[in-house]
Amino acid sequence: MTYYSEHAKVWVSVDVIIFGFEEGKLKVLIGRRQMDPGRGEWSLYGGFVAANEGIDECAARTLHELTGLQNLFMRQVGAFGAPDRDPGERVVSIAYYALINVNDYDERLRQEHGLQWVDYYSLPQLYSDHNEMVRQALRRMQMKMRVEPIGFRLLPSMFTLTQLQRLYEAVSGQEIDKRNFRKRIKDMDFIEKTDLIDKRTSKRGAALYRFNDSVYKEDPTFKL
Amino acid sequence: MTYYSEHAKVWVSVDVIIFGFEEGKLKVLIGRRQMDPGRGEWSLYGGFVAANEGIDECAARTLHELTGLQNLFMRQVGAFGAPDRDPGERVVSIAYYALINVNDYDERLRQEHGLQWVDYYSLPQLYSDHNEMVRQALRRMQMKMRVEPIGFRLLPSMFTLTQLQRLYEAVSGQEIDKRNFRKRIKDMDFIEKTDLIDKRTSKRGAALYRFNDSVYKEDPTFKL
DNA sequence: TCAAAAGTGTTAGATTTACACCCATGA
DNA sequence: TCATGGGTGTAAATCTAACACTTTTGA
Repeated sequence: MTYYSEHAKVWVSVDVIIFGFEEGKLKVLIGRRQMDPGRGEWSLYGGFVAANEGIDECAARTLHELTGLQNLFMRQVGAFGAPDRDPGERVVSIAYYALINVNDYDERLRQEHGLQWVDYYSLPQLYSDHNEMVRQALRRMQMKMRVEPIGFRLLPSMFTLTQLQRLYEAVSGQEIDKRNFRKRIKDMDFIEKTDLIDKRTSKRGAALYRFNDSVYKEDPTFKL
Repeated sequence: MTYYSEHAKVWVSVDVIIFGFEEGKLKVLIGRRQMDPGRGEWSLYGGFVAANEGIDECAARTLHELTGLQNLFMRQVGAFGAPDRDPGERVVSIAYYALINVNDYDERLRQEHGLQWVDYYSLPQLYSDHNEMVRQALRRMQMKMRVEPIGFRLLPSMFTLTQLQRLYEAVSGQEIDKRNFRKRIKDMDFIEKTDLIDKRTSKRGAALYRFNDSVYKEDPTFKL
């Protein structure tokens, strides 16, 4: 049990970038840091990796603690380990991003943790290197979204094509042609039209669609 | 100095996946592990992150220690932190990949470290989760190679178009049409034809090309 | 009746892919 | 002289991008 004892040990933590989509905007969940150093600064939510806990496990636990939700889409962004990144101690932190449907998120839990949804493009300065983590997380998500149908994770289980388009526009940061977008979506068998109509956003009403994961798994190709 | 003292500390190490290109094949530099646990197993080269050392710094140092070379192309792959990934202790490891030109690598240093170039497709079982690290590193490199001209880092400063094509084929794992490939290369102003001829691989001789980084920087777009 | 969002096809241009022969040279 | 790797262009097919009007309905 003393194989590596001549080497230094450090703290390892996990920080999660939680993306949401609301009012046509891409949002990030941030809060005021509750511990020293940096108490009171805007910050991502995070936690320390326990002695016998895997880092993915730790990220999943942190995420669950925060949202009460399980099986969220989550991916590692990378490790951040500049020697002075944390003003208090030497901490190497591993960033993860996760996608949640804002409506699934219990408002009470959000308030209990003192968290807020902030527009990606209006983020304040965050603790330590958290702004950089968020930037890199978005880049990862953008890449992933081109090749895997993960956008649905940010939407209710039923959604309109306009909502979906706004989502892709918000994430990619560029406008998409409506007709071209709908053409591409209609080629994807795993996006199914339901016979329900959403009347909330227009008088005419828009058809509601649903992502069918088992159809996707039969032919898991995706290209937007 | 005791902000996080209730949390566990762990060892953090860095493992480097060093890619090379030789005889038309993509190679990885591996060696026999020199310490317990796992002494004698095939392994990536790595090292522990020191108390006041950034992780990128640590990777660069490890790489320099190993090759004697500086300013190599190097990128992080990600953090690996399953609780039992190291059979001896709890170690979170951060994988990096680097590209080197095999000819720049001092043969003596290689032997001193007991390292060998092994074809990517013939890798033996490696220590711990190192095989997975290598797989992920290759995927990263493949992605990167589509959008940035980093392949040159694996070649001598002058190379023939056939060599370059073989390189891209080896990395991507698929054949490329010769004429289409050369067409695309000739659209890139930063790949310059020299007036030298390489006669080593054919009687006729092949024109030698060179990557011109300052031309690239003027218009840094790349798409293979 | 009109404002507001939903819904729908076509065409030109750009990009990608497939494909086969001549060239130069040393052995 | 011939075997070997170097070098070159065109045409079909596919993909991408641009673009404007009609429909429905609640207020």
